[in-house]
Amino acid sequence: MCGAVYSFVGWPVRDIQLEIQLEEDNCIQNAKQNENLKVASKRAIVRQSLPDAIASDIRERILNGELAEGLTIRQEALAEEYGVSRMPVREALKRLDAEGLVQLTNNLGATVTKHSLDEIGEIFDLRILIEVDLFRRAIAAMTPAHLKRCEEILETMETSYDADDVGKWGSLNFEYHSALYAAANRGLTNDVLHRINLQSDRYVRMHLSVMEQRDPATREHRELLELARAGKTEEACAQLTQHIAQTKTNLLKLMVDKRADEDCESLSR
Amino acid sequence: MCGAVYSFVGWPVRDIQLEIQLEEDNCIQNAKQNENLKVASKRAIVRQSLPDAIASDIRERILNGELAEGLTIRQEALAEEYGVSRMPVREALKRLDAEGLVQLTNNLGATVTKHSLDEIGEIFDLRILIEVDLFRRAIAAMTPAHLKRCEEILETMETSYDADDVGKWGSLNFEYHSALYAAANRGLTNDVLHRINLQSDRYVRMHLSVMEQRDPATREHRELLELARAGKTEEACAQLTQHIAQTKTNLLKLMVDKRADEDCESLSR
DNA sequence: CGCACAAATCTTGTATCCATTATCCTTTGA
DNA sequence: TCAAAGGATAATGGATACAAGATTTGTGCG
Repeated sequence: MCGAVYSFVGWPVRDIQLEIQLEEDNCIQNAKQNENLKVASKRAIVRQSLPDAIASDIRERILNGELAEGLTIRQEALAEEYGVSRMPVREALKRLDAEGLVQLTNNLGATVTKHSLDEIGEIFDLRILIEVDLFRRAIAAMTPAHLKRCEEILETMETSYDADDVGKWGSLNFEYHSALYAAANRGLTNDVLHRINLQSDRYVRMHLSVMEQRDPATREHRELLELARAGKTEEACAQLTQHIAQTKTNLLKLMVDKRADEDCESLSR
Repeated sequence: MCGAVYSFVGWPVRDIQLEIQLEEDNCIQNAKQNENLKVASKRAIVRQSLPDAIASDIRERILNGELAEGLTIRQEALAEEYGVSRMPVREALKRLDAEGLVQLTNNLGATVTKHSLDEIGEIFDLRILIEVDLFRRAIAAMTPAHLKRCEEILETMETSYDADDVGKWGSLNFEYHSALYAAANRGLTNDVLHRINLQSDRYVRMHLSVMEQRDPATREHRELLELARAGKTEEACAQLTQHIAQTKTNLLKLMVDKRADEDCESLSR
């Protein structure tokens, strides 16, 4: 991927998810003129700032695994790739640092954060803690509208199942979970959860990409919805706990092997 | 990790405080610089970057209430106050935005975050959720060393009780809670907790400053330690829940009044 | 008198330039 | 031959300059 032109797209204020269109391009122009690509959004569109656009793209590249753990990131290299000066890249990295995806050291630049296995476990334990609490609060307050929205996302997930786009699947997965808890009406908690998910996402993607089938997860997702619909709070929470814990177990198993391989490599190197 | 490094350390070569003090009157106390000497432990001194120094100071000013909720922050004004260019200030604001203390909007600059009463409630519910979990994990693993450290902090809190420095008290409070959970050995969770505490801190300070006596809180703190020492896990957790919930209740009561007053003012204005 | 449009001003955003710092490599001395 | 010191190089950090967006003010027309 050589160059990237960012196009301004509308996005709801708090929604971190956004889309950047990457194209091959090498002109270093002030690309601020292609903002006319308003993508079918009639809401109050807030244009995304350049640093945010870059941050989103780098974030995606990290989650993809394109920028591997422990890799040191050179501001200038990125700046040239995106055809902008180092300044927006710096701000983007600062943001990602705050999100915990990269680590900024004083005059040494940024490295992609690498979590220990213990920390990965922690992430999932936190998810269980927070998500179950949210779910419990949500179930009592769920309306048909909430259920309907969950249904819709679920169907999207099932149909885009074959797409094998782990990135898309990951964000859909969060969106679904988030929809399950929407009735709890806890924006701030959901934000915290989002940040935490961001950390686990990249490992989940590794998991997904080697997973033969996603049926169990999909089935569990539907079960969660049905239990919620039936108002079986405790069963639903237990199921949710099990669902996340299962992912944690599988993932950690995978990561142990992966890390072991990496250690071998680095030793033999 | 990301959120862990807040206090401390100056810049050996260029003394930032000196430059700042040259800008006479506006008593911008960089308290961090003074802690320079306490490093003692290792030579692994972490030099603080200028943006971090500024971020720490602005953070303190927000928590102090010096920069009130909803206030819009002008980059240039701050830059001039600190005697630096807008660049480090921008990065500092970016950081604070990520921490949730200010909100950055596209071409509109930064405003100090204002939480709704519901959100303040959420913050405390999150604290209960996470802290109780940590405490439960910690109690089983507590060693005499852990208990000793808790004791020390507790004593510091009791002696500095009369100081009436709510800022100091707030960070000591977090430090104590953190020490209680240290045995759980969950760095990442603790970081998340730190961020969340940062949000509640400024409201807690308001609470403290109007509170006649801190005896109940201090007593509860000691009780927590004793219960943990005795290994009474469930009682300890219940006590912790009650401790935080109590703060929440008192605080919300206070905030309801405060917000009501503010609304009156803004209406009559 | 009021509303609307335009210009001026203020504030933020981006680029470029210079200073500072870390790393690497070479050189010198033991 | 190895290690330490010093210099060269490349990357980051910060400042100034300039461009773009937002708000406010002023003027003209209905």
